[in-house]
Amino acid sequence: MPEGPSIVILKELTEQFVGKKILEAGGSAKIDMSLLEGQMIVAIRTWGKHYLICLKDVTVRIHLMLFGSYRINEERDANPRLSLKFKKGSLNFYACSVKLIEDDLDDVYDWSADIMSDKWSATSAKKKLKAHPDMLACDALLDQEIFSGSGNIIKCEVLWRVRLHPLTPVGNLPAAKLTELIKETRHYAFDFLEWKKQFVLRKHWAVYSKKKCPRCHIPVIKEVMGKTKRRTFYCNNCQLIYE
DNA sequence: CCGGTTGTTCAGCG
DNA sequence: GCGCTGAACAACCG
Repeated sequence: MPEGPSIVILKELTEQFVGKKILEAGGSAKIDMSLLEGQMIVAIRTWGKHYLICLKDVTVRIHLMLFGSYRINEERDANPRLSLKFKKGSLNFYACSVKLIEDDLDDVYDWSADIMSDKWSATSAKKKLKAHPDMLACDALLDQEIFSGSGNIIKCEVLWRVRLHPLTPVGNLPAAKLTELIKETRHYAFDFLEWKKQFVLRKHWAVYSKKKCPRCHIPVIKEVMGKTKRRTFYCNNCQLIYE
């Protein structure tokens, strides 16, 4: 169950298959499995929540959505959407979206939008936010064209960290605050990555699914918000709205 | 035990 | 063609 950092972990766990040949490809995904069989994995890449298995002429795009799961070198008691078998080991995906990308990935993906990428560009994010001044902060942090890889947890935690009310239109943010929001999104994503690796992510949540604000010790508000209509946890005292 | 959800896509409608 | 809404999908946790 994935936000960007979780997909980076998946990439790291599966880099053992780079340079390996797919001996058998199966599963319930409606793709032409014969395009994968006999092919070598050239690279494993990610773009936000997209997990990309790159072959010579085609890329397999896996999106785990809300309920997807995977097993490496083992299987679950469920039908896989995609199952890749190698001489040694296997890679299995369940309840996820599987698509083939035939185009050049550089034409499909704006790498500078990926909050986990080396190519991430805060300047580019700022430009996009400035182009949508009416967009609410809670929606901006879920916009995959701007903050690819950010999800509902990152959204809530980042807004709390920078003391920003989720309903603030991004166009109302003072320049310094806008910069801080962008910077903290990437920063928190890497904290998320480290905590997730250590299995201590939950322990570090400040507002997400929490009852009380750790700063103010007053009840955290839980509300469905924005165009994205997602649950948002926030503190009405220390997260300021700019009007 | 069941309500809720770390997400996206698409049909249908005005 | 547009934006908006709700449905659909799906599996596990607390």
